[in-house]
Amino acid sequence: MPNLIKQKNAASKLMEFGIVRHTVDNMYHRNPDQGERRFQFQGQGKILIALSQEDGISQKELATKLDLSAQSTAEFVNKLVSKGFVTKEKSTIDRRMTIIKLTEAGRESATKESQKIPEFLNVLTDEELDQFTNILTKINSSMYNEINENNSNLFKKTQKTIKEHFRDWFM
Amino acid sequence: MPNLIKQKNAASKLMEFGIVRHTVDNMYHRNPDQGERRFQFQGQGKILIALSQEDGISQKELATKLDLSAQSTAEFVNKLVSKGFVTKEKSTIDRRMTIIKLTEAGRESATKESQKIPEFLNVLTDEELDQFTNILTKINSSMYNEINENNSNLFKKTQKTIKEHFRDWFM
DNA sequence: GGATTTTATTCAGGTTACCTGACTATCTTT
DNA sequence: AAAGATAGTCAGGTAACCTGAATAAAATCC
Repeated sequence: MPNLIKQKNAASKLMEFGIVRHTVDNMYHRNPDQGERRFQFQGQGKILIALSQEDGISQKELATKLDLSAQSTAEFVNKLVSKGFVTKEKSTIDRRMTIIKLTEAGRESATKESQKIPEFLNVLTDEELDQFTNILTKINSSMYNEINENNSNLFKKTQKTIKEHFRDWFM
Repeated sequence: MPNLIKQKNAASKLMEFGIVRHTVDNMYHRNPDQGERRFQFQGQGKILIALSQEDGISQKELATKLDLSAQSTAEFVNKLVSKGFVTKEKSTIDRRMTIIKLTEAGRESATKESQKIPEFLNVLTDEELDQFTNILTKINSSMYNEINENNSNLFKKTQKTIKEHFRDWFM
């Protein structure tokens, strides 16, 4: 049973981290001229990321992969189409399906967004980076367990997405 | 200059952490019967937290404190009123102002939400908890710098909120 | 092989967290 | 008292989601 005080310390720092990070995100969000917005794994960004892993899949597959409703997926895809980041075309094999493909601009945006290293990691020493990585690995697997206990289907999807997402991360 | 590989490792774990945590949050969000939703420092929750630190302040003060527009603040307050978590009353000193107060239910909800320790911290040893706390402290101050460079006013507000928020954390 | 069911997508409408603009009521300053 | 500044409201908008109902195409059933 770990020390409760230490747990509370860590918990408060972690919550602070969440709040401050959120603040920083909003800051960039509100000043899009200065820096770019940070990557967030949601909405249109989610679609872009999924497509950069596996391009030319159907809307349904996207929805399943990302655990989104078909309707939300359609919405995000349509927004990306008007931004010129993806294209939609009817499948010739099964004309119910719509195949979504990244455009050049979309691909660029996806890779640029997802492979960014947050600046704040610059303040950590090599030793701290290792510690941080180890700790996060433990925390992440604990959360995976939590997901798995609750909804093993969601667990599988999440793991798959993460695995695919980080497959290209190094190289 | 820290090792780039180590940075990438840490960055990917951190991004994974964000994604998985988001997944867990949504999981609880979609099954509100099972567990409670996790704390998030936004919207109505933000108001509740601020009030639990300083009850009976005006809507304007809330907005300033939380760096929200007056209109958003009004919206959240009204939603909380209909949930019976806060009350609104016209100030007698300055009848332009509306004083917002927590009800018993509101206070309960606020403290319950904010003082929760995430389960995943249970998997860390005492040593890891210390390491994690140190690392997060460094990261947080780095982000404060980033905020300060961009918008020193926002920086002050954020620091103040955080300070007040965590003042009661260890009671 | 025509009727039924399933599947992929769309449309309409709803929620929460935000925002900006325009307007009212009240207080302060000149 | 007139002009200005403040606190708050109303209307309307965006992004990320969701559910329900409708449509079109494919698959399955008898």
